[in-house]
Amino acid sequence: MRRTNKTEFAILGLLSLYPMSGYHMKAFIAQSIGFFWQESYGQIYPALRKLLSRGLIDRKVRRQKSRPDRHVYSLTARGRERLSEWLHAETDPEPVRQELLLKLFFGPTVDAKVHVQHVQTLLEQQTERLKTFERIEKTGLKPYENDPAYPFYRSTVRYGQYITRARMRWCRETLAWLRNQADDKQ
Amino acid sequence: MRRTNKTEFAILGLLSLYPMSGYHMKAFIAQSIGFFWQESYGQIYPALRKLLSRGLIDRKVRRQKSRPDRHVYSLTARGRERLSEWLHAETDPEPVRQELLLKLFFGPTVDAKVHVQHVQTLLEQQTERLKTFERIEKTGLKPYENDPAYPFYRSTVRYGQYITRARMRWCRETLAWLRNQADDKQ
DNA sequence: GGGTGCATGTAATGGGTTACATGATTCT
DNA sequence: AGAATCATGTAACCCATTACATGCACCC
Repeated sequence: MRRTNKTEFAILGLLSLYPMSGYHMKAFIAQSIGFFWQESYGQIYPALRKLLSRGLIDRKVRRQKSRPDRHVYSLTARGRERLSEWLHAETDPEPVRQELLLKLFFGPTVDAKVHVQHVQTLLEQQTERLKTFERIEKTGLKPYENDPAYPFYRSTVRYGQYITRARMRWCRETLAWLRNQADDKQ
Repeated sequence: MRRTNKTEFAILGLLSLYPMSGYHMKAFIAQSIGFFWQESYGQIYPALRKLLSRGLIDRKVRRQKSRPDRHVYSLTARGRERLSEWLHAETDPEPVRQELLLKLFFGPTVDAKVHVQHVQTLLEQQTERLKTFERIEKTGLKPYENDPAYPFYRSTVRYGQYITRARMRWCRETLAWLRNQADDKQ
């Protein structure tokens, strides 16, 4: 079974927006799709090299004084084709490992208070997260309102909202019975 | 930063339920916590070896005719301690890579119909999934109703339900505007 | 003087899956 | 005859992060 390297597609996708450097890619990802996608230099630079050698991207070197040269990459026709292929292809379900659920599953081993602590932390994190998403939807996306990509950007943010709210609801439900459990024991 | 090997904790957790073999672990995981945790033999067997050498688990060899000997592992006192440590420790947030969202983000590159197809597939998968979760909650967990672990098992299943329903809602919302988008273009 | 940003990149290490090897038994 | 189940395990490979190396400019 071929495990296709998704970093390469992420790069092709980014370059479909506009030409940019590897350094810029990392920054761009972090502040846009960071909540559902992340890349490190250790992935990006070797991938760029590979894509270049296969002719899917082009490179232009911008000379800079007192700084390393900037390598600005852009899509070639073949790269655009490859991107389209991937966009059409079926998305294989990604494996998940939820450490918190694993802990809960082995729950009776420890005091219920331990779980209360964990779930509470998750609830707080998710509450913060939701605020961020709402801020992004309301103000962060303003500059793109007339961009054809706007509804697409928005839908990814809304995905985050839906999932985050679901987690929060689960946290509250779970906290309720965990606390009952802790009380019963006394 | 130390990236702790979670497979080892999963194994310790499983052995806190009852002694079992590596082969059994894989089967057990697949039919219980498979929706949020998975392990392969390539992880399990080396991990068992490591845990054994560190004295966190014990091994008994059951001779079998016409089959390889079965290695039945069980927790030692130190293993139980290590498990408890992990259960108390903070859970670090796991990185996520949502390929579908990545495709959506680069959406305008291709026809909206392509996205409709993908989201529809996801909706169908999640609908099936939800049915499974509901079946598990109603009948699958019956045998554990008087087990102290019962509410813990149930809460992991309910997590699955909550997240799955959230995904389904997002799919329906997304399909609505994607279809509008496709209509507008004609 | 020290942190941060710009900008390239690599090496070490670890996490994880897939595929294979072995081999008897039982089910279809 | 062929597939599945039981049961061990390893080797090859890929994916991914972290830490490091380099070095100037700018700001506090």
